[in-house]
Amino acid sequence: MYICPMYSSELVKGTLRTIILKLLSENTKMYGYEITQKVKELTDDEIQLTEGALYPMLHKLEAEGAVETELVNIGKRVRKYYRLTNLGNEEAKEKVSEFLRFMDTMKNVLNHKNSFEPWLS
Amino acid sequence: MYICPMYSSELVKGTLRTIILKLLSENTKMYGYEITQKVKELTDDEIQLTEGALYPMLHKLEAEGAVETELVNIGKRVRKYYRLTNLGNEEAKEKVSEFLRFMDTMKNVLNHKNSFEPWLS
DNA sequence: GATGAATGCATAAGAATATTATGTATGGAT
DNA sequence: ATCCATACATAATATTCTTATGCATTCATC
Repeated sequence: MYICPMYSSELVKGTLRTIILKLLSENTKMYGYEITQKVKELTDDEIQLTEGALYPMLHKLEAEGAVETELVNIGKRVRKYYRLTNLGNEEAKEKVSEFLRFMDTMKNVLNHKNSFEPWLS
Repeated sequence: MYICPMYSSELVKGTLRTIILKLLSENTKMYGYEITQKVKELTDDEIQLTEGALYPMLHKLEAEGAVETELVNIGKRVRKYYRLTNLGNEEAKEKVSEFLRFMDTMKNVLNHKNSFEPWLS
């Protein structure tokens, strides 16, 4: 988990909660490690969640009532599954919608017409 | 400057540096207050930079050599203009390009095909 | 000519969130 | 036997932001 990420970390900041909620909204239940792997897969290794950020956020979501947990024994190991509550499902919709809107807004700043930007394809 | 922003603040986090560099890359020189107003204008009031975040970031960019400053007297007030150095101009391109790439990556996570999302248009 | 809003800078205390580092343990492959 | 992947967790630290505050000028308006 200590591999250099493709993006400077500051960009990924603030999106962790949204990412988790979104993934849980389409998978009924997931466990922490599974989430990290799914994000790696979906982003072609460009976003790699760190455990030190992921687990505290999952615990926080649980404390807030956005997710519920279920412990499952896998051999001698205990796997902790998370699933969205109704509250969490509502928040997932809001967060995703808000992020997409935010991206549109940012385009107005970064794609601004009054400049020549050869790096924008 | 203490007006409730449209976006939950965590999303805007991590984009301040990119926003400043981008605006300076198309305006030759700008001062702090002008940047806040330009962002408000470009985002239709949806992103409102706070002074407590803006000024420290400008000072940091200067300390890093990404921007240079020029003090200009306006009546009895002193206005502090910032302009990009060559280094800052390079970073501006990188940051904008990186952010656009990041948005594409996030779409793969948030727009993921395996779900029904009526709120996406 | 007083008063408030806008302009314009700055910093400090605290909160939030991430990185980095570490710890523990199981399971599979070489 | 050793290494890597799986799987959880927490603590110290760093970064970055919010909130609050301070100072001062300029302009409108009452």
